[in-house]
Amino acid sequence: MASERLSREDRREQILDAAGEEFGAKGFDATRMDDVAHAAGIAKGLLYKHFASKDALFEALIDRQGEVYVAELRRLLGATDVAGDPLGATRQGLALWLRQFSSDPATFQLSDPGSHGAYDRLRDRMRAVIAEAIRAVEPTIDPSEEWLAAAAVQGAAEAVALAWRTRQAEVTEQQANDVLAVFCWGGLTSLQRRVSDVGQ
Amino acid sequence: MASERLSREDRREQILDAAGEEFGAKGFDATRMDDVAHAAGIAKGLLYKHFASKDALFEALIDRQGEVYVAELRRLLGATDVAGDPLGATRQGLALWLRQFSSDPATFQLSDPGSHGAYDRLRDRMRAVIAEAIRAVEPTIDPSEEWLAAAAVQGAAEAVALAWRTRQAEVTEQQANDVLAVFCWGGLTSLQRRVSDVGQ
DNA sequence: GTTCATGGTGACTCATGAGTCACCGAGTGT
DNA sequence: ACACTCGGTGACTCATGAGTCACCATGAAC
Repeated sequence: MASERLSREDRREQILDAAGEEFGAKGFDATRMDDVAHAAGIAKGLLYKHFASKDALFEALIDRQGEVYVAELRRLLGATDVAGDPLGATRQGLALWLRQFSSDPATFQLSDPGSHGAYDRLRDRMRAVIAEAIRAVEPTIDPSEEWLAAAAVQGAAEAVALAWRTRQAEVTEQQANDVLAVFCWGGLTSLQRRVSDVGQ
Repeated sequence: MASERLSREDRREQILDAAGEEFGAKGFDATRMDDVAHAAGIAKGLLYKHFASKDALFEALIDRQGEVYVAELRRLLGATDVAGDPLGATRQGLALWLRQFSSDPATFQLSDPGSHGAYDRLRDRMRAVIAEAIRAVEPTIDPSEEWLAAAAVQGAAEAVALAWRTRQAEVTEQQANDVLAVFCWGGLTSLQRRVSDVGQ
């Protein structure tokens, strides 16, 4: 088990990679620290030289992966004329999500792995970005409605991604993306059109 | 700890009630069998006279609660002219969901409690009912798209319900229901309108 | 070539919680 | 009064897995 010496930073990243594989495949609870250590090719003790606890490791992992996704989405939204072509922006944003999801099931099987606080934080961050995009299109929307709408979009995206993964044989990524984008887009415009009373 | 003698059936129901409270409040993993026993006012051993394992108990619980919801939803859809007033049907179905959710957080905090197989079965059953309703409105829809759409609706509903619960101070049930119904309805009609090519 | 910091080890401790089992006791039938 | 059934008990066993710690190894600095 020699596993040549690495610098602190390199080892840390490598542990996070291995943890991603393990947590992604089996979820938080079912993954033992020994599994992570074995996957990383190191002894368990070393894990604790880098992360104070299993929770800390998991949170660092989710945060790292979430950062990547949120950054990409934000970049995409920045580079796109959201207000000019909202349907296109919706489609691309959701395509990004599905791609991320299929290429890195590790961290993005949000529903599966249990009620870890880290997931809530990631969801919140994603919703904040979505809410931002919604506001770009419809600046006069009520803040709490904006939040609910963002939750709806994120929830639909998560559910469709999961459903798609379960039935990959029957459905293409294209199709999933298409349905998801049209659905969310239709939902959002429909909310936008409804300028009438909200019923208090 | 006398806890008067009950018939087998009554005790079973009572255990399920107590289990609902406990699992609902803390999730599957964080709930100990001792907690359930204590909540039911009985000794742990008795639990195992009724349920073979913690998993079996949990599954029985989810199945029971799911049955209630699915039955109510099905009844509602049966009594409503879905094809005639689809928006109304959507609104009512989702209102039912939110009501169930807030009155029985126990079983319906679907996302929180972790990747227990029982939840997947419940989600599947709900989606089947939703898919049925969708088909009633749009009989020519592609089966796999129907499934994705049902997943989207269910996912959005779950996410909005959870988001609403987190921020109950700022958002009324009315408002949540309204946003959710309009969003889902808009999404579905938008899917319906798109008779064009799906891109393979 | 000795020392020291730091990367690395893996057998161990220890808390936890699922599941068991030998036993208790109230009702019921004879 | 006896025995038999069955609801009920709770101290116990036992596997599991997080976290620890005394120790080893390597390379750089002096």
